[in-house]
Amino acid sequence: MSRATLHNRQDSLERALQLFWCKGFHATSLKDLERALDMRPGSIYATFGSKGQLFQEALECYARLALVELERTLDIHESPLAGLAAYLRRLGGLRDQELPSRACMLVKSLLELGEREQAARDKAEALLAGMEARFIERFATAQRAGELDSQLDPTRLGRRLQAEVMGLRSFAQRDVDSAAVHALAEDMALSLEALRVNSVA
Amino acid sequence: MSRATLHNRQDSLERALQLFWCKGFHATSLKDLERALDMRPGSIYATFGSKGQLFQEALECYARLALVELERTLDIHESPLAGLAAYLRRLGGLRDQELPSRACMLVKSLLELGEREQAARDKAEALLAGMEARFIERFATAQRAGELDSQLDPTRLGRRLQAEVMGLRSFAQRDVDSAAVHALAEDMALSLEALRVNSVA
DNA sequence: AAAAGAGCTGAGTGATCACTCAATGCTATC
DNA sequence: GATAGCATTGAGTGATCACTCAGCTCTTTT
Repeated sequence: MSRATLHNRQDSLERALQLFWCKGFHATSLKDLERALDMRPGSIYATFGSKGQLFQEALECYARLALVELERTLDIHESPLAGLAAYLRRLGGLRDQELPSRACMLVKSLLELGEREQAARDKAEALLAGMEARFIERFATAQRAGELDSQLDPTRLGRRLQAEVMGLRSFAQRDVDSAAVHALAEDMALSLEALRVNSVA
Repeated sequence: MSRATLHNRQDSLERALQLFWCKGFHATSLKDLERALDMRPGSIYATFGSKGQLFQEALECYARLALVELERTLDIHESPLAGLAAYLRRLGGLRDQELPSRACMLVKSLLELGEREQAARDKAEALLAGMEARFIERFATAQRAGELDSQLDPTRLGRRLQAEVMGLRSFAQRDVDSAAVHALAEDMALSLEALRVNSVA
C-alpha cells in the first residue's frame, strides 16, 4: 500500500548528529537540518517529532558510538589500566582527525542546555553517567585483577578519569597545535598508569 | 549640558555577565537583557554596540574577575605549588556557592560559539590562553624555587592544570552531589602536590 | 486500472529574533 | 527661562525561528 521511504532513518540521524555536534542545539536551525538531511520540514517532523526530540536521538546515537569506540579500545588490551591509558592516548589524536568537533557532544550539551531544554539536558546527564559507570567498572576490574591498590576507590578514579577526558577534549577545542594535545593526553595516560601497583618504580 | 546617565556601565555589564554565564550566548535574548539591565533596546545598543560586543565585554569582565580570584588564592600561599593546589581545592566547593553556572564561562563559550561569532570565539580563546600563561608562569616560579624537578616542563604542567580545571568545572556542572566534586578536586590537588620534589614519600 | 494508504511537499503560521530611529526627557550652560 | 546636547524611550523593522497541514505522489493491493 504505502509509499517507500526515501530516506534511511539511521542515516538521517547521523547527518543530524554531525550538525548538532558541530554547531550545538541552539545554533542549529531547521533550515540547516533540512539542507543536511535533504528533507522538507514536514518529513522531518513526521519522522522525528520535533527539533528537541531529534536532538535527543542524536545524543543517544552519539553516546552509542562513543561507547562502542571505548569498548573497542578496552577490548584489545588485556590489562584494564592499559586499556584506559590507551583510550586517553587515542584522544590525544583528536586534532588530527576530521570530526564535527573535538569536544564531547555530551559535555557541549551539558554546558549549553538550560531549563527550557530540560529533557535533552537530562538525557545528556544520563548518558554521561553511563560513561562514568563504564570507567568505574573498569577500575573495579583492575582492582580485582590486582593492578590497583585495594585501598583506592574505583568510583573516585572513574570520576577523575571522566573529568580528565572532559578537560582533554575541551582543551583540544582550543586553537592549539596537535602536539600539545598529544602531550597532554600522554601526561594523563602516564598518571593513570602510575596507579599500577607494581610500577612504583 | 548633557543628561546624566541613569545606569552605571560596570553594573550593567556585570548583570549581563550573570545572564550570559548562566544561559550562554544564543539562549540569552535581548528581551532577557532588557529585563536584567532594566534598559530599553536603544540604550543597550547606544552603550554596548551590539549583543555580540556586549558578550565580548562580559567575557573580558569574567576573565578579569577569574584572574583576580586566582591571584588572590596564589598570593596567600608562599609556595607556588601550594597556591595552585589551594586553587583546585577552592573549585571543589563549586556546588556549594550560588553561581550562575559551575562551568567556566570561557569554556562554555569556546564550546558554544561557531564561525558566525568568530570575534567572541577569538576573545574566549585569547582569555583562556591568558589563564594558561598564568598557570605556566607559576609552575616556572615553582621550578626556580626548587619545588619542581628541573626536568619537568612548566608549559606541559600549565596546560595539564588548565585541562584539569576545565574537567573539574564541567564535571561540577553535572547533577552530582557536592561531596563528589570536593573529592575530585582533592584528588587533583593531591596529584599536583605530588610533583613537589621533597614529597616522594 | 482503480482504490487505499502511506510518505512527502512547501507555502504559510504566529512568535520571536536582533536591531533602529524619530521623538522625548533631562541636565547643564548662558 | 531659553537653548544646547546627550541619554533614553518604545513602537516598529525585516529576518528568521520552530512548526503545521492540505494537497500531492508514489506504491501496493484488489
